[in-house]
Amino acid sequence: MRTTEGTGARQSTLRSSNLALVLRTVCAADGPLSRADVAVRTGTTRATAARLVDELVAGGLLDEGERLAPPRRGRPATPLLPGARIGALGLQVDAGLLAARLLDLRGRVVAERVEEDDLVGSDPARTLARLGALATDLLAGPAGELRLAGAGLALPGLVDVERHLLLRAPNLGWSDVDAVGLLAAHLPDGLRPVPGNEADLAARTVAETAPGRPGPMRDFLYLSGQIGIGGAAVVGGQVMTGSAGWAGEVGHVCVDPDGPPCRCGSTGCLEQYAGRHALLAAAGLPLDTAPAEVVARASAGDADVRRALDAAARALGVALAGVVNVLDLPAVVLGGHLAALAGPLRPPLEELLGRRVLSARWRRPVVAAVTGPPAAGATGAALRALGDVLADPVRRLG
Amino acid sequence: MRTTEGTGARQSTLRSSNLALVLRTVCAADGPLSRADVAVRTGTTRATAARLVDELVAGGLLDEGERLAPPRRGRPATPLLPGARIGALGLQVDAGLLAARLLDLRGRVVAERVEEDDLVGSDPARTLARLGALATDLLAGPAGELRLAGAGLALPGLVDVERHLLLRAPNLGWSDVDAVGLLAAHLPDGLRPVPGNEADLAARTVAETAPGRPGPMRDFLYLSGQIGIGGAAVVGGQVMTGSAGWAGEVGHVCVDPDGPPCRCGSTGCLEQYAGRHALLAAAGLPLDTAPAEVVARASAGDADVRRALDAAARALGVALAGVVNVLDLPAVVLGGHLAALAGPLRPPLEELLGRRVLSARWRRPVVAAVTGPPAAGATGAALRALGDVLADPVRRLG
DNA sequence: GCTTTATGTTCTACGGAAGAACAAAACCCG
DNA sequence: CGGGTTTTGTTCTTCCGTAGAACATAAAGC
Repeated sequence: MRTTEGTGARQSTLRSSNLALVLRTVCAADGPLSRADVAVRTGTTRATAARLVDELVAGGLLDEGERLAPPRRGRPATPLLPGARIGALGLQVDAGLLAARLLDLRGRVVAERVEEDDLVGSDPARTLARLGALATDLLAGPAGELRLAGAGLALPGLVDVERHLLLRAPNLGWSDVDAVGLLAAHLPDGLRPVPGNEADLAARTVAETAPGRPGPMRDFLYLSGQIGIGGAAVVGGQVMTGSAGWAGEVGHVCVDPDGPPCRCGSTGCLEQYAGRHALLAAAGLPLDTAPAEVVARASAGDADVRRALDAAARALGVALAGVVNVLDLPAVVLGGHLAALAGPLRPPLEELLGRRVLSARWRRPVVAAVTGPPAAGATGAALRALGDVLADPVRRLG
Repeated sequence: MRTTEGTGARQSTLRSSNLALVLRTVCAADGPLSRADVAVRTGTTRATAARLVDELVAGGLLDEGERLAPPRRGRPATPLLPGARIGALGLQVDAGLLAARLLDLRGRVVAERVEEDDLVGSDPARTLARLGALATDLLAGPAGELRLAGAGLALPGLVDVERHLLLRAPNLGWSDVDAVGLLAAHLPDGLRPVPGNEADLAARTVAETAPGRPGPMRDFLYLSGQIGIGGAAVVGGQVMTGSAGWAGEVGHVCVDPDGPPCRCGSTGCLEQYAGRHALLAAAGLPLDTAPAEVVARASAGDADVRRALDAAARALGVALAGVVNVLDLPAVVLGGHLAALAGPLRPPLEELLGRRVLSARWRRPVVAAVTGPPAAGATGAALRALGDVLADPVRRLG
């Protein structure tokens, strides 16, 4: 992808840059802002801020709220909020579910459909047709009011971000699938979702609590525990996708070169110790055991389960310490089934990171867990589409 | 480090942004450009381009060359080049040398001093005083003509980029040293070099052949083989420094959790297999053996040396595959003593990466070697200072 | 010597932000 | 209850930087 030489900035560049700034400022704020607030936060004059806000309001990107009289002196402010009628569709296919979720620019879930099902080894065309029907159904509902800014599709595997193809999704058993094309055929008119890796998109929901609103952590390594282990590095609030979009494959970092073989063709991958299937197999439990059950057995003193958890923690410690050493990240966030196992995993993991991370003496890495609603990838896919609107609001203003 | 909300763009922002664009454009070009070339490449009009160029020429950031009549029709162009009188000082302390190098905005080495010496376990104050004297001497020479834009200092260890302190340099045996303060006392007036990690800065010399001029590779993992192993990930031409500046510690990625203990307190670090001392010890050779000698013995059939090289390649393969899986980098660049060993190391390393990197089926990672002049860190430190000028030329224009 | 071609300069027009003045809508207080 | 205070939002002028067009310049081609 050759990066353009960069083009000269003209007056209109100034305007669009400032429109984006104003929109981002309102989105990033904790509560509604007035035009005067926007002026202060952007460092512009009230005149300029008002002009920009008016333009965004006219385009529906910002809403003026009811001016509820505040207990303050002075003329009451007109509260500004991100436009509630701008929305985006987030879709997700996973080994265990199909999900469609509609978010508005305020980050609220307008509508959603989640269908749990075992999709391992399923037929891509049939599964994607089901997802398309789900999404079409969703859009026919209360979503009719929304202006769709775009759609995204979270996939559990290697996605070619240039050509928009799913190269390989080991957990689904899919290879070289034109997921977008198969899906788009079952979506309204010209809606083509942008595909992305599930872990990358789920990580985005941690970095961003709503479109343009930064979450509590801006630099961390996200781990998405599925059947395997996906991951994403977030630096400065941005998900690192890598030069081809294949970054974050933490699950295949080698923990022990002499370890067990992995589906990927390598040996001793992290996934073979801390992936859900591997962990349950090592613990001698059926593969559909719930994480809570695992934790319960461990605290009840089941030696096999404890040994399996311990091995998983050790493997995670070795692999993540390497990643943290290379990327200098202050935190590791456990998601997916790993979040549910955070109780027993966290203490040994933090201890290992403290020992194996070179800079731990100056800043000890923190391990956190996020347990949000299911199908975080769908939310992230919608956030991504809405992020495009924030990055270039002029395109939406027509 | 709380990132600022971003400030509104005004007319002057436009001007400084375009000045930077014009300067970058001239620096990035292969040969001299005319004002008309600049207009085309920046997408501005000739009028605007000329105005911006004039301003940069007046400030010394661009030079007008002699208009040597080209064999073309039309009015002959005035060739533009990066300002030859803007320079920056790059300094480096390493286990084996002290270096001071002066670069101009065209990327030419104006003057340099390199002193080889064994500095392991040396006294920081004395060593930095020596480097200060070296630099002062250098600046008194033909450099008098140059306007110094800044200085940088490459250090072989963990540098706190916020407080500008050297936290730990294992190869030197230094800990918690105020390298900048100690050095600045022996430099002309208010010159305070900005410290940085040696590998990060050396990687910059690969990403950038001259200030603002992109090198052949824009995404790669750089390995700086010293006594230990430093590293830096370059993404989109930018060196990833991480949230605290501690990124790139590839040398302490774990290759085998049951491996030999490392100085860092961990076990089985890459450094213990592929670091210079570790490799020579494993080969049964004295620690000051030259890399060429190692290669010679290996091709002569010395079994011990071959085994050591093989173990190093295996360790590199395991560790680098992990990094490449996480960062999605298309290439690995060997620098330092590893570059000299590239002959025997490359084939097994590429084979291992092809097997252990998840995306290798779609894009096989490439292994390259760079053998440039010594003390690449000093060059990188100067490039970094000159990069600051490119990023904000208005500050230089007064 | 005239035409052609490309570079560089000059001049006017336009768009967008700054800054100041003004209008609006509340509260506070005598 | 009416004027002062305070904060918000609007209007108007000024300034600045780029666009665009016309023009000047310096070469080669014929």
